[in-house]
Formats: sequence, structure tokens, C-alpha cells
Amino acid sequence: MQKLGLQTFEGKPTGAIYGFLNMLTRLEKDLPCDHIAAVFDSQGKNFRHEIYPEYKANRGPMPDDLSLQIEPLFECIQALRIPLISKTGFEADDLIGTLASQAENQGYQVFISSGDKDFSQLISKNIFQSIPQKNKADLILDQEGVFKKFGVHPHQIIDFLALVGDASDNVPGVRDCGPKTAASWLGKYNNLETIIKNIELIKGRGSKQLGESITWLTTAKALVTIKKNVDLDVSIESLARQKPDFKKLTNLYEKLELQNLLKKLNTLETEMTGIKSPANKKPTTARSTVYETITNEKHLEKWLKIVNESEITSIDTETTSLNPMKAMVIGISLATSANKGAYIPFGHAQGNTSDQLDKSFVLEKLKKWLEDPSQLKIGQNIKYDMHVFANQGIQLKGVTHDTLLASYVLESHKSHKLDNLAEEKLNIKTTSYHELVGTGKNQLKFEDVSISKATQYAAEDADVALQLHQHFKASFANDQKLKYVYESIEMPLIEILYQIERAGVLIDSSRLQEQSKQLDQEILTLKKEVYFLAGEEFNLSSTKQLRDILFNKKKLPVIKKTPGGEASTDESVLQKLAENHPIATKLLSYRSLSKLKTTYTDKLPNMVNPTTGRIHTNYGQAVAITGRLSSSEPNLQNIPIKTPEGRKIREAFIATEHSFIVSADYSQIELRIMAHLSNDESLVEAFKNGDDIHRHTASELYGISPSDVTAEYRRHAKTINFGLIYGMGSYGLAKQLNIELGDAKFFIDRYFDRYPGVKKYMDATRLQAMEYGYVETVFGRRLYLPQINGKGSRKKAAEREAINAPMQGTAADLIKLAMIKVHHWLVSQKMSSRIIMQVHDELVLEVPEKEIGPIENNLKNLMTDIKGLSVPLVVEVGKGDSWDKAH
DNA sequence: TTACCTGGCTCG
DNA sequence: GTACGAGCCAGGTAAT
Repeated sequence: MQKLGLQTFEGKPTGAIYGFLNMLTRLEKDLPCDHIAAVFDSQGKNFRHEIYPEYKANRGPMPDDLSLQIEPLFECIQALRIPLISKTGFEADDLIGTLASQAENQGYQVFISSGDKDFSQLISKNIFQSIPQKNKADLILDQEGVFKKFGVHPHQIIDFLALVGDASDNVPGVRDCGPKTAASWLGKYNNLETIIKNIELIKGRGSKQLGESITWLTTAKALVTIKKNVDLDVSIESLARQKPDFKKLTNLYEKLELQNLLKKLNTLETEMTGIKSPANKKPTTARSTVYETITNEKHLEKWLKIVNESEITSIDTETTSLNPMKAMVIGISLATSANKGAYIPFGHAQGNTSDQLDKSFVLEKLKKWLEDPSQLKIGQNIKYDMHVFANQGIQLKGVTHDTLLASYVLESHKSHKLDNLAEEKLNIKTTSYHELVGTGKNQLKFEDVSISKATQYAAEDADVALQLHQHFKASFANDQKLKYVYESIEMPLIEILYQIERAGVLIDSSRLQEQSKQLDQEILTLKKEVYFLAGEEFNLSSTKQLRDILFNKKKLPVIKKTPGGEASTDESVLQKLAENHPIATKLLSYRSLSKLKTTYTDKLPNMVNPTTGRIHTNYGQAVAITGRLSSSEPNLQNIPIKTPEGRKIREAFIATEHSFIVSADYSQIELRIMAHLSNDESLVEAFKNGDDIHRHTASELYGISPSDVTAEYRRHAKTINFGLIYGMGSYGLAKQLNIELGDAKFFIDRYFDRYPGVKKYMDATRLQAMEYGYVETVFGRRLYLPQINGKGSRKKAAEREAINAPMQGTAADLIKLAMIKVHHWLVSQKMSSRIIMQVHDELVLEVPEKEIGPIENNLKNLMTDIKGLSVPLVVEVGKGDSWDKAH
């Protein structure tokens, strides 16, 4: 099974189910048949055990992972309406042999789908074996194919198998007689009987042992012979292909989280029913909705009155783009009570003026309400809508709830998509965006969607968001901790992130373009050098081609494998190879330089917004399960810094005229949080004293005074300090420090010996995770670990998450609180300085020269004054005319 | 041609 | 199997 590791989110194994069903799907596509059956072994012993008690004695009991999958797999096969056949006392082979010969006699062609070589004995003019191949179409074996493969004809296979034996079934053959020997004997004497008759003529390998095995061979033959005459009460007609029960199948696949199969199911259903899928897939819900399209002034006035008098209004915008800075609004939807809503179209392409109101007229009418902070609004991902309105010169105010953030705070590990939330929380099946506009090259732009369809879709979104808000409100009412995180951290942060994104960052594009040119030269040189060392030209960026050069052509040792089972060529491997092979050194340089060029120096200048002349990232507030932000399009949280060449990119992140870039970052924030959470005496003390924490750890580990700690010792201690935050084990530490496993074990033991509080905390955290299924940050954010009570490596991974999440999450909470505080301070002081970036433990500000004094005086304190930890927070502040200089 | 996956690399 | 959390790139391939 190629995907043995597959399992549901909660850890139920599904690899075998997926493998079987995927094979079946492919089979039905490549070999469509009129009749089909799935045949399984019966449980318990069969007649072969009576003949030979040792039969399959080498097989242990079925592993749990597999046995757990049998029941759901059978359900799936039943839902596919494929007859399931098995019979006590017989193996699947015998039932297949019986059915195959029965069908052949009735004039059918038969395909047996299996990789088992035993079936070769059944192959005839009309019976074929279809052997599943990894990543390829099945191999169809016919009579000729059998001869090519084994060197004997199908009718000789039984004798062949008896001679060779079958290790997997614990059936011994003739000792020293392998497939080649058996084939040569059978080639000469045609069958086993004749071989035995002429035994004295047989010389060479295996001949002596053959004589000793004569009695056994009769038993062996009986064991390997597939029966064709089992008394089976199954007619071929009853195996006629039926239409699957799609509804049941969909449910089962959803339950088993088999996304791939679900996708294929949709196309299959379309094919089999002959009905176009949208009409057929259109969900039916019991609820009745009233969604109005607002197309005249009077109607607009009516709704304006409704929203003004409503306690709260759900709002959503439909636009031309997913990019919030570029999106132009096409329509607005509103909802104030469940199952009702309105859509105001004004930017749809089709239709004449009587179909929709004028855009500026509508916006002018709504502006006052939109900008009124006392008029409360909710939405799903409302930060996006704030940008959309800002693009029209409207400042959306009164935003009090966001269903995206509510869902994120309550269950950060789940999907927060509106459609998914609607289904899970409200049992409402919504029309998805793709159902509305289609996919691929025929996909419609929203402006080309008909106004009536757009109304159903857009008003539904506003309506559903409103209903979700009511749902989440109830959830928070019972949970003060999460309510705090939602109300005091996430909701206030929206406005700040919106401001940061809106402000953007100034980039020296020409500087980056200059760097691109230089990188290009260096990359070209490296390329030529690698071609020379490789002896041929190839695509250096293709790991596939590189693998071929390194490991096949040049026969370099394989150091490690990728998750896909191929030889890895990643940095650690090339590092190792570089000790003896200069080509690896060149490749490392090529990799790092082309990364810089393609991801940063080439891309960033293209991301400059033509209107503002700056780069505007998008902060994902509901992405990272730990509570961190994420940054995308472009990601400003992974701009290089660790190497001198990479760092040069930060020289291009500059301040506008007469301004500085100011960077303020928390020092050792996660270790401080570990000290707080564990309350470890030594660790807390070290932070209270303001010690160099890695030096402190090194002195503890090596039992020397801090002043005697060498750079090497400090580096070891630093790796251990960080590693433990991630839940690293001795294996990882040994690899990281390139030391013996025993030494790594010793270090970790010693660490826990010196910091017993840390050890206690980690054990307690694992236990808490297992008992409650979640862990918490200092500020009450909750992080679920659905796999914590799973098995094996999944459980281990969940344990490491449990260790890490409170630290990473608390750090995220802290800096979010700091952002809110800093922002409000800037506003209260009427400063023009603004936060322009957040990089997990760092805030970057753009500060006019004349404000640099107050900023330098206050920023540090604002950030360190966040209450919650028992150890002091330390912030380092730097300034300069670029981000590089500010660091 | 497009959509998705893999392997690799960037950051905290 | 083996150190947590992210996003994005090029190449490769499956689906259309």
C-alpha cells in the first residue's frame, strides 16, 4: 500500500482503505467491466491448514491498524454496490478461481486484479491478471506474459510453485531450487510427474534435494493449487455492475477524510448519472430564505433604515480581486436577522442601468452608516472588507465581531472557511464560490455572475455570518478565558493589522534589481562549474535530475531519503557530501543564491503597489494554530538575515524621507516563557539577574563557572535550549551538534537534572494534553491536539506540539498585546510614526526624525510592560535608514 | 493549459 | 521516525 501512513485527522488509520479504493477506482476507469465482485479471505482456518498445519504459520495476527479498517472498507464496497464475496473455509483465491472459470465457461473475458503470482495458474485465453503498479497503469498479464515472466506456461505454474515454494505462505519448495532451476526442469520435462520419473537424469543444483522432496511435492501441489469448483451460490448475472449509492459513499468518504476520492466521486457521479453536476450537486436545504436584490433608491432607503435600527448588522463585500489593496467593490450584502438578507449590486458587467444602482450613489448613501462607530457590524474576515471600503475612501467603523476570529479562538486547529463553519455549526449547506463561478479557464469573474445568482450567494454569506455570530456568542458566554483572548486580543488587533497592511513598507527597488543582476552573474558561473564537474548540462533546480547525476552517474553515497523514499539532496546532505566532493559545495552556493534571487530580489520589486509605491503584505490572523500571525503576498516574515548575502536584501527595506526604520525585538522571549511556565528556580533566577542564558546553561551543563564557558560550549547550550522548546530528543540533538548519541543523551539528562522544574513542567504538559486534549497559553488561548491520544510517531509529534505550543502561543499573545498598546499610544500621542511590520518577536516602525526621541524613550517600556510573566521581558531597540541598519 | 504535489529553503 | 510554527519557489505530473 503506497499510503500506509494515511489516517484521519484524529488518527484513525485509512491507508489500506484508500489504497484499495484508489486501486478500484483506477481499475474501473482503465478496465470498465459489465460485472464485478470483490473477494476476500474468510477469517480463521481453511482446508489448506488441514493438509498442512504450518500453512501461513509465519504470519502474525493482523495488525490493529489494518483490522480497524476492514469494517469501514466493507461499508465503502457495499456503498459502491459491488458484491462482497467470501466463504468460510476458503481463501479468496479459490473463490476467484471458481468465479473466473464459471465466467469463462459462459463466454466472458475475466480480469483478476491482484499482485499475487499464484493467479498466473488461472490465466488462459480469456482470463487475464491485472497487476497494479506503483504510479503506473496496471500491467495486464496474459498467457504469453506469464511465460515471459516465469519462463513457464500458465498450466505449468502449479508445478512451478510447488518446486519453488512460497515463503510468504510458509510453503517450502525444493531446497536450492529457485525459479530459474524450476523453469529449466519444466522446460525440459513439461511437468512435475515427468521430472520425477526422470529424476536420475537431472544433475546439478537442486537435483539431490529434489529426491528428498518427492513426497512433500504432492502436498505442496495441493497447497498451491487454486480451486475452481468451490460450491458458491453466486451467479455471474448477480455480479452485474450497479450504480453506486453516491449519497452513502459521499458520507463515508467524508467521514474517512478521503479528499482525493471525494473529488473523483463527483466526476464519476456526473458520468454515471449523465446529469450535469451543478444542477445535480445544488444542495437542498430545508430552510426558507428571503434574499432581496436592491435595485432602486426606495429599496435602498428601506434597508438603510433597517440597518440603522438594527442592533447589529452582518456585512460582506463582493469584489474584483482577492488582493485587498487592489479589490474594487462590485456589490454589498447585508443581513440583520436569520435567513434574511439583501444584496446591493452596482459593479456587475452585464445588465443595463435599470438592473443596478450607480456605484457612487450607493456608497454615498451608505457612507455615514459605514463610518459610524456606534452602528455595530460583524463579518467574516472583516479586515478584508475594511480594505475594500478604504479603496473607496470609506473608513469602516463599528466592527465588533468577526466570525473568522471567533472560530479561530475557539478551535484554531479547524477550518474557518465560511462554508465549512455553516455546515458544521449551523447545518446549512451553502453555495461555494466555485459552484457559483466554476473552475478552470471557464471560470467567471464575479462581475460576470448574473445579479440574481449573485444575490443568492452574497446575501447568503452575510446571513450565514450573522447566524454564526449568534452561535459563537453562545460559545464565548460559557468560556471567560477564550472570551478574553477574542475580545481583548484578536478583535482589537484587527484595526492595527489593517493599519499596518495599509501603511505598507517602502522598498528600494533599484537596489534589489541591482542585486538581482549580480546574483545572476554568480549563479551563471556556479552553473558552469557544476556542469563541468558533472560532465554534462542539466537543470540544477530539478532535484530529480540532480539525484540522477549525484547518485547514479557519480555514485555518491545516499545520506538520507526524502519522505517520498527518494535519495535526498537537501542542505544537510550536500554539506556532508561537500567534505569530499566540490560539486556539492557549488550546488549549495547555487541553491542559496537562486533562492535569494527568485524569492526576494526578483519578486519584491514586482510587489510594489503602483498607487502607494510601497509593499503591502497580508497578515493572516487565523492561520497559525499557535496564535502567531502569518504574512503572505509577500511574506515579510522570512526576509533573509542569517547570511551576509541574504542580509543585503534588508538594506532595501528603507524609511521614507526624513524618517527612520526602528526595530524592537523581544530577547529570548520563548525561553523566558519557559522559565515562567516551569517556574524553574535556576532558570527564573538567571533571567531575573539578566544573565546570558546560553552561557548560564553551558555553565550548568559543564559544571564550570560562567566566565570559563567557551564559544563552543555556549553553542551547545544554545542548541539544547532551543531544541527543548521544540521537544527535541537525543537523536535530534546528536545530529544537530554532530556528536555521539550517548553524549546527546547525557547532555539532556544533565539539563533536566540542572533544571528540574523544566522536566516537571514538560511531563505535566504532556499529561494535561492527554487528559484534556488541549494545552493553554499564559493568556488563556487554547490549543487542541487531536492526535495526542493517537499512536506511534503521530502521538510523539503531538507531544512535541504540546510542549512547544504554550511557549510559541504565549509569545504570540504577548506581542499582539504589545502591538495594541503601542498603536494606541501612538494614536493618543498624535504621532505619525506607525508600525509597519511584525515578525513574531519583532516590531518594525517607521518613525519621522522629529518623533525619534519620544519613540526611543517609550517604545521599550511599552513593550516590556505587558503583565503576565514572572520573569522580566527584555526588548532591544535599534534604528537606521534601513531595516538592516536598524537591526 | 491549469491544478496540485514534492522537495527544498527562507524566517522566528 | 526522530525539532515547533509558517510561505513560496521551481520542477514535475495528473487532469482537462
